Order: sequence, then structure tokens, then C-alpha cells
Amino acid sequence: MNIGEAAKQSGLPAKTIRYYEEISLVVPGRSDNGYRTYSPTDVHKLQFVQRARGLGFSVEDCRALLSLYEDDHRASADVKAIATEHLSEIEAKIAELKALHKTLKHLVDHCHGDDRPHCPIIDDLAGPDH
Amino acid sequence: MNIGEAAKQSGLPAKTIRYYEEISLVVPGRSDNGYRTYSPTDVHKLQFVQRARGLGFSVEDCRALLSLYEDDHRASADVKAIATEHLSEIEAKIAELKALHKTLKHLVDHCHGDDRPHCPIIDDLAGPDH
DNA sequence: CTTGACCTTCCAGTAACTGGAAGCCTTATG
DNA sequence: CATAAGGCTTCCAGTTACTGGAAGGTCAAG
Repeated sequence: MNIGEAAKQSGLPAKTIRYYEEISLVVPGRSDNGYRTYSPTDVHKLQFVQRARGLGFSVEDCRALLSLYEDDHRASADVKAIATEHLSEIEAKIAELKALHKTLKHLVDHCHGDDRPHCPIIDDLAGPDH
Repeated sequence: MNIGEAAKQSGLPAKTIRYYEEISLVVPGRSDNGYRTYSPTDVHKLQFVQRARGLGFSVEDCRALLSLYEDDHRASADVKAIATEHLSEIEAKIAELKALHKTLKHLVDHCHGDDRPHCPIIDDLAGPDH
């Protein structure tokens, strides 16, 4: 099938699918007229990548997961290692955002938000001695 | 003062400070030899940006906040609006990451992580019909 | 006079696409 | 048969916010 149909079936934009070919993530065949040709297997791979990206895995993680997906002799430990690593990155990011949120919420809550210039948010950003 | 000293006082890498000049965020003077010259006011602005970036504001937000910082007739409502918007972006991101975390944690917890190929993580990524 | 620490500019790379231009292929319609 | 529409191609540029590195100018000390 052509790229348009592969896009429909995988849920990925055609642009993204072309990009995935460019970085050798999912490489389709070509028909005589130069059009990309996606086999059902190719579409499965695209769907796989789409789901993995949806879970926040990096494209390089996707590459690794895809090769494990295709490897009948994989060790599930290898998959778990990638996922666990990603999980702790997510946890770290959540913790970071929560800290930011706390600080910012505090500042926002103390800002009158009227037409006068005084503002604790600006004061905080300006630093202690201003 | 030269860029090295401004870097020390602001906590920003010199590279970043040059970048901020390039995008007209904090533009220093120049001395005869072509070196950038940072006044104490410039350094204050750099510190301001450094703090704002630390709170996760985008560089464009920093630009807006900086001009409010310098505007004695600002309305605190304008500052609050930017901060509130940023706050809800943070909240949205946290919610998104928590959802990812939940899904991924579930999968990881059900993966044996041994030398056998069976893996619920891969199964999930592969989709329902595989 | 040379060494070393600073400073300069410019170019390229990062992550993962996304938009747009110019142009070929295929099919349907007048 | 001409053409118009829709899908396909490649290539280039832009996004965010820097970061690394190369080649080379400047300045103070020994």
C-alpha cells in the first residue's frame, strides 16, 4: 500500500512516516513509480512505534524496542530494562514539575492581579535584594 | 564587566548569554576591543531570566516578563496572566505524565524480566491482535 | 616574546517532527 | 485528448534553547 493508506492504518501523519524512513526506523519498499510501498508488516511496525511514542519512549528507545519486538529470542529483561529506565525518567520529570508547580502556585496565589504594579512574582524573579 | 564575570554573577554559561544577545533578550554594550560589556543592570536582567527559566518559563515568556519587570507602570494582572497560563501548562504536563506512568508501571510490574521472550510490554505495544 | 586565559565569530548538531514549494503520477471527467 | 484533482516525490527551512568546537583576536604576566 501507499503511504497515505499506511498513515491511515497506523495513525501517523505521512510526514512522520517519511521521517521514520529517513532515520531508518521503518523502511518500506518502493514500487516502479518511486512510491513507497508499505507491507502489512511495515504497518504493524508503524503502529508499534506509534504506541511506543504515545507512551513517551524516545525514537531511539522505539528503535531498540522494535528490534526486540522482532527478535523471537529476546529476553524480556531487556524490554523491562528500557521501560524501567523510562519510568524513572517520568518519575523524575513529575517530581521536577511538582516542585515548579508548588513554587509558582504560591507566587500566583499571592499576586493581586490588578492594575497596580506591585507583584510578588516579579519580586521573586528579581531576586532577594531588589 | 566582561562576559565571563557576567556568567559568574548570573549563573548562566557564557554561551547562553551570547545566545540571549543574539535573540535580543539581554543586549550588552561593547567596548573598543569588541568585547561585550555587561552593566550591573544587564546582570540583573540575566539573573532575572535565569530564575524565570528555572521556573520553567519559555524564553518568550521571559522576554515578556522582563519587559514587565522594567515597566514601572505594569499591571500585576499581566504578570499573573503569564504565570497562570504557565501554571496550567505545568498541570497539564503533570497529568499527562501521571497517566503515562500509570500505564507503564502496570506493564513493567507484569513483566517477568527474565531471559524468556514473553513480555506484556511488547504485547501491549504490538496491539490487541498480535 | 611567548604563554595562557579570555574574548570574538561562525558553523553544526541536538529531538522529533512540521510546513511549504516545486514537480511527477494516476485517474476521472468534459 | 486535454486537464484538473488528489496523491506522491524530494528538498529546504523552521521549531526550542541551547551546546560544542574550530579558527583566530586581545590582554596581562613573566
